Amino acid sequence: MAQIPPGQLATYGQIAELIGVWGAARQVGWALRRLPLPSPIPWHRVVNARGQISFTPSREGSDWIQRELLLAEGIPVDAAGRLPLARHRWQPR
DNA sequence: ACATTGACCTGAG
DNA sequence: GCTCAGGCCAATG
Repeated sequence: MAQIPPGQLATYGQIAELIGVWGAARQVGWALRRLPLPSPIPWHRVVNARGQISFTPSREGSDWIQRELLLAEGIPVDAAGRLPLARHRWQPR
């Protein structure tokens, strides 16, 4: 995830595929859940395949922090957490 | 050892 | 756009 350039987005499935484990998207989510909050890695550039932030009570507000961080990078996010994934999709190489 | 639970994905209607 | 069903795999009870 540290390779994701600023202003670009990746999906959970994309990360899983990148590390060679197809279908491990949930474990990517698990890994993010146990991250310390502030973290040196750009966890906020990871969203789900539907192009929106994954809101859930178990995050206890970190989802809203994510929204702010994305806005700070110039990515528009509406109140529902939806964002233009198609335009900011990161192409790994 | 079994069952449930997720910051999820894909494909078929 | 939408819902539904099936899959994935680590952690937790």
